[in-house]
Amino acid sequence: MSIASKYDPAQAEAKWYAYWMEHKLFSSKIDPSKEPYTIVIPPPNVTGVLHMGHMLNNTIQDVLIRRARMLGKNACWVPGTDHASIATEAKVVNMLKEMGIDKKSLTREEFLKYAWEWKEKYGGIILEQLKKLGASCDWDRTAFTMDPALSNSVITVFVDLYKKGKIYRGIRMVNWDPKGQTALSDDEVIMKEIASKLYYIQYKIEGTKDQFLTIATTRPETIMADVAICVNPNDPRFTHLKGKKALIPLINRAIPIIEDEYVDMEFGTGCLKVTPAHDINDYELGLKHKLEVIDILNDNGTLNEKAQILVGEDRFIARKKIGKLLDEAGQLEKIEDYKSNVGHSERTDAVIEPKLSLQWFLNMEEITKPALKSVMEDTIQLHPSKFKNMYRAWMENVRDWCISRQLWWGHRIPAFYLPNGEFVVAKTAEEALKLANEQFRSNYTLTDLTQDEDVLDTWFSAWLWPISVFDTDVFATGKPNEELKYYYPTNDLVTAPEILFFWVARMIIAGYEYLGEKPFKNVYLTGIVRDKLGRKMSKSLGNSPDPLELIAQYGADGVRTGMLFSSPAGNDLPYDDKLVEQGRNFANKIWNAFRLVKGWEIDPSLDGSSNEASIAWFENRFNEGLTEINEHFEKFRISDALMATYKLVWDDFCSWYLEMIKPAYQHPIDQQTYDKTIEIFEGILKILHPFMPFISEELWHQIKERSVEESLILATWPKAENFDPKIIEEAKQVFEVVSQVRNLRASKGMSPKEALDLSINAKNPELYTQFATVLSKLANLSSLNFADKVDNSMSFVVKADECFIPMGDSVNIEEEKANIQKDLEYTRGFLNSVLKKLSNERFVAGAPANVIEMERKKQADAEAKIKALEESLAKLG
RNA sequence: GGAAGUUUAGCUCAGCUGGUUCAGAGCAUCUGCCUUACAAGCAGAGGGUCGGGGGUUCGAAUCCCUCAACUUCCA
Repeated sequence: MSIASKYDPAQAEAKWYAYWMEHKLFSSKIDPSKEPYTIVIPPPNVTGVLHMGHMLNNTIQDVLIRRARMLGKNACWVPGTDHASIATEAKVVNMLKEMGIDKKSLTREEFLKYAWEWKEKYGGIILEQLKKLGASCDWDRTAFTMDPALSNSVITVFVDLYKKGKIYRGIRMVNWDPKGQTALSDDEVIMKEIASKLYYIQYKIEGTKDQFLTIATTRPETIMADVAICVNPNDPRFTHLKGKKALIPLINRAIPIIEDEYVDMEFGTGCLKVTPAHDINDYELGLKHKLEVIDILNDNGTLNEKAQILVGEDRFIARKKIGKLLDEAGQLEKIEDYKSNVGHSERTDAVIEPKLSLQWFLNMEEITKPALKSVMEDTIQLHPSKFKNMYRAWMENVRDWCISRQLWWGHRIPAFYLPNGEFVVAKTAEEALKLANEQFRSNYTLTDLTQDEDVLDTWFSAWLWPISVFDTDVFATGKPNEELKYYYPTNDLVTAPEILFFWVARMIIAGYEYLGEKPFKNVYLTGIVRDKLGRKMSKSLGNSPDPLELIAQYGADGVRTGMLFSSPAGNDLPYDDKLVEQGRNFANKIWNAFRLVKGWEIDPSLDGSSNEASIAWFENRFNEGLTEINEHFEKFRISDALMATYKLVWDDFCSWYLEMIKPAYQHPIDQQTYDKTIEIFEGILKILHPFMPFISEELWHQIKERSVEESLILATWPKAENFDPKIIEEAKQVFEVVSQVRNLRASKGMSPKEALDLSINAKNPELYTQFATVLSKLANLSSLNFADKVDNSMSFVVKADECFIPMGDSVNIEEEKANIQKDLEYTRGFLNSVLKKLSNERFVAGAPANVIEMERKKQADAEAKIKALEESLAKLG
């Protein structure tokens, strides 16, 4: 026998992944005779490389899909990638910069050519990496959010929603990213607490020589955009200023002093500068008081000529300079340290500038309603359910969705502007022209039309994903094709809570809007993979291991199980190499269990009846374990399902069962036991497969030669048969005796090689005789007898059975007595607590019958044990 | 500032509707073993007044109140 004692994953992984691919075993075709089970992958960004989060997320998906496949379902896992507008455009812009090309010097078409080249080159990397993990996606279905057909459906949906009046164009205060030079949705803004300064600035009251009012602001560079000063009408400090005007320092522009209860009298000085162009609250206030809007910032965050001073300076430089200017002018009262929450771009990390601009919006008011309802009523279940609260909070307070982005990479907005200042929305320029000429009774030609320069928010395509991977025409036709009818709604979605609103909620919205049906039944929300210090793993911190390196080192199976050992749904995963090491060790354990079995020689003439009890025990235990595992899966407790599998395989199968039936060294095994053991091993491999697809498939084929159709990936998940708890209970008792003998040896410093005689004063000797050979083997006994008393022996009690091991003169009677005494005292104390309960009338009257029954049994057990212990004590004299 | 969640062994977490799965699991730790499947292993062992305080109850890790700490979401 020349199987290596250590499992080498690399070879098996390459071999079996290629095998599965070659024979198209991940492929799913419509089959009405089978129940579909569908997962759509959360499409990773084309800019992405595999990180630890992907590993966790995709391992979970693969576990689910592989188990579903074995359950006989038509398992379909659709892979793909997302075009990621901002991130990809930023990557391409950087690449061009390195090539010495400025994006501004390119036309849109030229830029897109570079972008597509970039995408073709790098966009598929992450999917290749997923294969290393073992992901059993139907790769023939690989989709990309900017594929022509998918793009077409995005545009169709835009036009449709526009026609329904749900999409509109409007001036709004948006989150402007001056670095990315685009508007962002609220969700793409990350609030961070920043140490800043509060500037106290004095504004002269118009028409006076020395009267001032003081405002406090964190943004002194915006004073040139002020259009009013606002005070609270209830504030007695400012009643004398009513109707007057103030002069903006440095530029001396007069602005009215207005009153509004909105102003917090406690904060700052009680005077608020109103700058509608650069603050969302001021903007609202401006609307209310019909104030003008002065925008002093350029799109790139520099000051424009409306600022009059510091024109061309960056907003942050201007802030510093204006502080100095105000100080020199004697109008800076003081500067205080201040902590404020400042929005940052999720993508570029630039400080967000509230900016008024013309953008496209989707009205969310009506369209979100069915989506909220379905989650609240558990039509769609979130796992863990605690996310329902968050979901509701968002959906009930959702604001209109800003869907335009000032970028080139993405789906260009199908709005066409006309020379008359109007615009039309249509799928193509030709249609737009027709529409325009009808609507405005004109004779425009194509050259008169100018298409909107902007693209749509990436999520505006991703929200169609569970539909458009199957059917890109349904948005136009309203008639689902066969694929969509069969695979939709999908079953489970596995993703991160971070994108619950970005993506999950919007997919649900789109599902109901276009198909009147949920996009998936379950949403499994994973946690974030963190390092030992609790920090999120990130490239910039350099605290993340390289996933491919990990796979190379520990094997894909080891990494997969390692990722799942400690990651209940919704919980963060504190990553530690120890986890994947444990996974690797587990694979090795299975490998060696196989080596053992494979190494046996079979002697058909041998009688295997002494192993029957062991086999019967394991079969019952297997079904018990399997029942438990199935329950965990059904509740999406993947970690627990893995742990139950781990213990069943390692503890019950390897540590107990194999040791029980293992023939002595270089002795053959009987045919019956061997066959049963192989059968059991096959069951083990089946339940391991979703977690550890590679090693399980490898051993499956090493057991015997099998055809493609007989591959483990296609095998049937074992049926959980009924089991007899009594058999499991009895075996436990025998195991306990084994443990006690071993324990006794260890505590006396005896070698395990030293065989011992064991006598049991058993209520039911049959229980032990059926496992007689097992007991002898595992506890290393020279004999097993039944007797109610053995002189000069050490003893212990299991349940109510006394066990004796004669030790001749070496027995320390006093020590033995002390041990028994200790046990006795504990049991008596326990009995007392039980009796106390049972003698309490209110307990007996109030507790349910089964609880009382239980207490009575406790009493009986304790009494029996006490009796046995007392007898032991008495025998010692 | 508003809301939710978390707090159980050194670490990561189970413990469903109050009563034998009630104090658990894995890892880590300690002790003894290179016992021919596996030292990536085997056999044993020790570790927690279930965040603090109060209450309800015959009975609380579990229900209620309160305080504290941490996390997340929203502003």
